[in-house]
Amino acid sequence: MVRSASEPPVKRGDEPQAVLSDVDFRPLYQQVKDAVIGKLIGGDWRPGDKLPSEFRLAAEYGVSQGTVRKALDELTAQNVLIRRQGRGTFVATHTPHRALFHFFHLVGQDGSRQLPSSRVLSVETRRATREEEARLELRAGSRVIRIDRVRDMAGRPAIVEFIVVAAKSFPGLARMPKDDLPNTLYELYEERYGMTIVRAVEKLRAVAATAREAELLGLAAGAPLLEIDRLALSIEDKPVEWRVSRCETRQHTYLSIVD
Amino acid sequence: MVRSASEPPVKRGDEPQAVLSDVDFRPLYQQVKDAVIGKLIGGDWRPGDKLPSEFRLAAEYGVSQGTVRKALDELTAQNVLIRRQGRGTFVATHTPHRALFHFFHLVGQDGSRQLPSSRVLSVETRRATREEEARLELRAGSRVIRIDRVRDMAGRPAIVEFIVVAAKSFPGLARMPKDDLPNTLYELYEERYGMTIVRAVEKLRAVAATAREAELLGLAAGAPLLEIDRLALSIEDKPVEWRVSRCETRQHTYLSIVD
DNA sequence: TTCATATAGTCTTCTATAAGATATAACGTT
DNA sequence: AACGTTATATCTTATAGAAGACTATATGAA
Repeated sequence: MVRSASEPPVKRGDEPQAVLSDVDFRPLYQQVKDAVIGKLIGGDWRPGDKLPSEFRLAAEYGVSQGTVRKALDELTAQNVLIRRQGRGTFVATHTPHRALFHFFHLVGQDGSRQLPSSRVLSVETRRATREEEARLELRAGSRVIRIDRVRDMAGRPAIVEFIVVAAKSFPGLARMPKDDLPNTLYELYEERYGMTIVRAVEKLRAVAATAREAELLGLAAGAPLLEIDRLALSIEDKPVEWRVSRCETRQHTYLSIVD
Repeated sequence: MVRSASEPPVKRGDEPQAVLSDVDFRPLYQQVKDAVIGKLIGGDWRPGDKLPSEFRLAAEYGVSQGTVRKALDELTAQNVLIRRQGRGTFVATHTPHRALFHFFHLVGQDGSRQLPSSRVLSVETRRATREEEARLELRAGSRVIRIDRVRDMAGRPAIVEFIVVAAKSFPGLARMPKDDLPNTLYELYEERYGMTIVRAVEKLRAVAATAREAELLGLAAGAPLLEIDRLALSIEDKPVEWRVSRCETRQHTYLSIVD
């Protein structure tokens, strides 16, 4: 079936509810993909939701099931959707498992993975610094929430980190009791604030521990630490969280698979 | 078309040259994919080669073009093949560009990428240590080639690294003049020895510079360095090269994109 | 009656095929 | 040299049937 501006799609038994643009000559599956992303951004479909079936979507957009399938396949490859034969297609969620295997890269020497526990040192709300404004793409004068915490791995303190998010996007977060903050924050962002992290850019450096960091981690001042500077992005590719972790890497290593 | 052990494929105008197994009930596109990988491993198709067209492959294996396409699509997603509409499908090669953007992760503070130059300190052939045997999955007593070198970025020494490969797999490599070793070794592995690196596992830690490393890099002894421990794997998923790089990260950072 | 176990039906995604559209390069003609 | 034609390649879309998963219903035994 060919779309064109001059010939609108032929009428069938049931008319498409939400037709695609008539002046868009990109491949149909691309248009469907964008439409689906739009639904996700708009919040019509939230994490964990079940999408309409391929056939239903095909009818809605006036394309065939195979075309919808190609669009959904690509989103599945990007970890935005999850599909199970016979069950349906679902919006991916931030389970602890996903947080552990996809977004947390510090593993034991033997490659074993475990989520660290965390102890919050402080939570504060204040005006953003220049650097915070730049990283989170905030307007000048915006307010941010900063969380400082220490994380244990295998029972010993291993990570000192701070986390910065825009206060506007996370109302009430700063008023939560320190001990109620979960140690997998991405789930919280998703469930309470509708912000899903789908991508992250991490920059790693080796640094020397400050006196305070050394004390918190039980090391000598100046000991080498692995610094992970992470910017977490939403599906709209907007920065949501800036986090800098400084990690002790005698017991653990950062694992990166390239292929 | 349904395959079964009892009913062999129907004869057509031109008979399939290399039929798929009759007792394999996995999806056809999977079988085609494995067949293609087999050709790559066997060296029938080498890096840069052009594959037969989708239709030709379909005829060979007795399946339809769309089925071949699905197999090739997956291999393209894995960066094993490269496809260009109207031109054909090609076996991916290790261009300097690919080495830079895919396998080299040290970037400038502003995100700019550049390949480092390299100065070889020494090349030696000797028996493998226990650790080298384990990493490269060698038999006890195997010989290895070890290359030590320093790499400059932006005109200043930034990386000290050693590289270990099995001597048996790279005959003559150790006898090359030190200054003739290219600084992108993966191209050399591919062109001269038919070993294509398609995957790598990197483990990162923060370490303190040894006296020798500090001298080579122009730093104070004990300065923090980023250690990258990389195992490079062939398409058969066999380890080909073990490399440990220690990097100065005041001017550069290791970039990792998670999605 | 109650509980467990088939079983059929229906809904889902998955696999396979075919046909036409589109991109590219080579060649021939003007 | 410029331009159109042709051959050949991948890309896009559509369709049909296979296979997995859940639900409602029927059946049989305790």
